[in-house]
Amino acid sequence: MITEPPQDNKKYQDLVTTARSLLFKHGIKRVTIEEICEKANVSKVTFYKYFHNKDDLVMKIMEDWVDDGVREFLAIRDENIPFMDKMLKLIRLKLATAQEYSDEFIDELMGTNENLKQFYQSATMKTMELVTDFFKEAQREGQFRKTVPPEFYIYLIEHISEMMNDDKLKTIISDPHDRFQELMNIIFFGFNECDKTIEYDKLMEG
Amino acid sequence: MITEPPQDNKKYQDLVTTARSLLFKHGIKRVTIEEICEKANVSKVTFYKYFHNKDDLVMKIMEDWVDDGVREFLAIRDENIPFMDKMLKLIRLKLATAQEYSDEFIDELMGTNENLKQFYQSATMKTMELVTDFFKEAQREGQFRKTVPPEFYIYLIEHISEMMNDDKLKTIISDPHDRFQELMNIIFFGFNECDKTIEYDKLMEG
DNA sequence: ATTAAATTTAACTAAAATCGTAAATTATTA
DNA sequence: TAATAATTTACGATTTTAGTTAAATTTAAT
Repeated sequence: MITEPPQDNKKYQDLVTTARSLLFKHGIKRVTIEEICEKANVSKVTFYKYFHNKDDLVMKIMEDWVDDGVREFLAIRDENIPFMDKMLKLIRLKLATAQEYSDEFIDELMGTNENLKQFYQSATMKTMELVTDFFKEAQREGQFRKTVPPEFYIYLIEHISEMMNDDKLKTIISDPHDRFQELMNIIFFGFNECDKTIEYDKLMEG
Repeated sequence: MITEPPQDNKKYQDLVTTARSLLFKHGIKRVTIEEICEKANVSKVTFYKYFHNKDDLVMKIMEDWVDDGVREFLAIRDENIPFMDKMLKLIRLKLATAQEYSDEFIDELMGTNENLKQFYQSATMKTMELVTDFFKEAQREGQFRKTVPPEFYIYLIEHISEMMNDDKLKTIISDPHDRFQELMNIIFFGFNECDKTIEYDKLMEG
């Protein structure tokens, strides 16, 4: 029988945070319940008090993770700053979260358990809608040219983190700072001439 | 019976390179022989033709790795460029190789098998001597002030990669490029005033 | 085309790792 | 102090992995 809901329980939280970092780094199958328990200084029996099995644990981690992501998105969306700054913060958010987990983790999420797969897909869908609405609103306000499908902007943001870590691009622009600058210039100005002195980093402070 | 020496064998090389990337990323115990074989498209029987067991494989990977490292060091040492440029290249080399493997891998190397542990320690020792000699020579030539123990320079170089990835330092200097610049300034000038326009990256080209 | 070598497939056993649970222990509260 | 809740220890059942072997298949060389 599973004890619910132990959100403020010390042992429970230790298990979740320990598991999160291990699973995000190595994926699901490489990490055993016993390892999580050891690193979290919690006995296995206590684990089974709070979780049915590993997939159940992963599910709860994912729920937390998605909730956090949505909350951070909404916080940026509702800030009282220029649209351009919001865009940058969203891209930084995407880059930061993309570095948290490995591809392996997402692959396993999709490859093994049906529940987890469905949860992840519906969460992705929900987030997509949220961000799409944000871009549609921005278009109505004239922040973007209206001929661009908002889904394409999402696609771009999704792929910036990929491009930032792409080995081929790394050989072309080795410095991460410069690489980010160039990617931003493409996003905001395409191949047209643009004000090359923009330091996108500087817009992020605060 | 183990077949020797199959350096130019395709399957052998596939096993070694596949294993290397898996082991460096996840450590030894998380990776199974069967996984290595699958990813390398080599059957288990062929694996046992070339290696006694996992530790034997790791040993051969380490040997290659150490040899490569020494070769790259010597190449830099013997280049016909200013000493300062050599220093920078060595630091870059250290940074690059440090990113290849995870701490987990080294920990397991020291924690489990006695042979591997000894091999790694003696290899480290040998490398230390090599680098120490380089610095002593540089001191004789007046490249460094003679009051600094060469071992301390090695210690510094060893720790630059650590500092580059240190979370606390990341919050202080978030941009990797800037962080590297500042670390280089400390190494070369200490807290004294220095020519702040030096772009260490630029010295690396070629 | 024939032979020899390299590789794979498919089984199998022993050992080790992992899961999940019942009973014992410790901490907490009434 | 007695009752209850939280946690651990210790253990059997299950699964995974390591390491071998025999026979079939592919590859390369003669």
